[in-house]
Amino acid sequence: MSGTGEAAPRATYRHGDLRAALLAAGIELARDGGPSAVVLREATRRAGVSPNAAYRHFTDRQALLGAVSDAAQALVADAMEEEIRRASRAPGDDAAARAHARLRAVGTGYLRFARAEPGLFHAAFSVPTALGTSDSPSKAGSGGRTPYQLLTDALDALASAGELPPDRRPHAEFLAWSSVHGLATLMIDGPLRGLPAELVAGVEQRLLDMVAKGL
Amino acid sequence: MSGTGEAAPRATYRHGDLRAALLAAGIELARDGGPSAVVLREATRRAGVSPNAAYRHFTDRQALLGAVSDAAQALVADAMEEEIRRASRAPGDDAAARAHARLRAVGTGYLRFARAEPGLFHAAFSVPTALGTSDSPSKAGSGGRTPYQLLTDALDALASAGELPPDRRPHAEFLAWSSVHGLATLMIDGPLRGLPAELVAGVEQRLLDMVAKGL
DNA sequence: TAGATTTGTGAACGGCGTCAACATAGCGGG
DNA sequence: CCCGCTATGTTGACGCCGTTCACAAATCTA
Repeated sequence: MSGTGEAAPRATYRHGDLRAALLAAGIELARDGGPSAVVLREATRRAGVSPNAAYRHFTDRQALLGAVSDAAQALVADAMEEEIRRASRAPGDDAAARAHARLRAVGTGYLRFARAEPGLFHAAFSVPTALGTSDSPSKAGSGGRTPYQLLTDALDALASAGELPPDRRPHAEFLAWSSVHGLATLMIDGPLRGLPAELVAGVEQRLLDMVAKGL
Repeated sequence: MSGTGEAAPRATYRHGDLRAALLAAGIELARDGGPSAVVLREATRRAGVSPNAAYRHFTDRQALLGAVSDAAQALVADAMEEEIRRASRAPGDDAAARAHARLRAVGTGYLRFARAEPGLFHAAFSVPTALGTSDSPSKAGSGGRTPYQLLTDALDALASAGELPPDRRPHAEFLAWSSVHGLATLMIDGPLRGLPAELVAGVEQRLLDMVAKGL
């Protein structure tokens, strides 16, 4: 029954790059609808292929979701790096100020992405993956670094600049990450969802202040 | 438990209190499995009733999930209040120290509950509800206060004790909540899931330190 | 060129949420 | 005391989902 009805029928029996097509469809589904909207059958439908074809490229729906999650994390990394670039264009004060600006940029990028792409953000970080895989290249943005690595780098720089005592450096990423991640999730699908837009920026700034001051 | 026949057919045509039975089943399902495990058909099965009977008491699966979420928040409130009691049993230093201990207890209760009941925790706060309903009595614990109210109270006390400058009091709940909530979610179903047990307590303490210091 | 391997298809199964039509229990009013 | 009304539960069906199995076509390789 394939062919006439749905999307344009393929010329060849083989698809060409079905895996990539399914992943792209999955990303699109996650973009509007979050992880639960990543539906195998719909992804295959968009790729113009029968439902079972997906199983030649992903063992599971879960596996597809994992690939979507990785891709979403790469986009988060891109957002962070863009924010870092923006921050570093500012006139260079001393090293300490620059280190603080960089950490803040990391957080800002994270929050900006969550606001701009709530579905993808949710897909990126609510799919269970071990911390050990946080450095996996599949999660890296175009700069080659993952979100977790960008955070770690920023904290290292902060420590190097003497703005973070060495005894407080270990696991500092957990503290910073938690705060920013919590705000992001509360704002996009938690009880803070309806927060008036003019409050959002202020709360975000204050949160980043709190982290910088309390770390 | 009056006549809780799981598979046993009911004696009477009427169930008695089906709404409560469905809610109880839903809570149990959420407890092991999180919100996505709250399945209408399974809840009715456990109540010994046909699937559609649920629609006499909940308009939707979503409505049942909402009720489960409220119940879970009430349990969070209980965990917080217990921690507050524990903290207030300590010899009373000055008012400032007691205010700090109380805020810390609120956070500790939240984190303890998340660790002890990850499924219910997830159900409590990842079901979208507006901030305006955070004071709804359906979310209150046995002490009559919701988690959000307990946090607000603790921050008020901190401000009264002069430990939080008045200009930083507004919206401070968002900052504190975000940090603790973020750590909880990252630890129970995020990338921090596998965190070694001996690290957990330390990270939690440091996070609470950070909040107290940075607020 | 023939056989092996990869990749996509078709049909089917059980589970889900939900709707529509029906049936009974138990109440209040005549 | 009966009668009908409403609240509550049942049966059956629909369309969606993920997943499995057996099969067919395309491509690779020997």
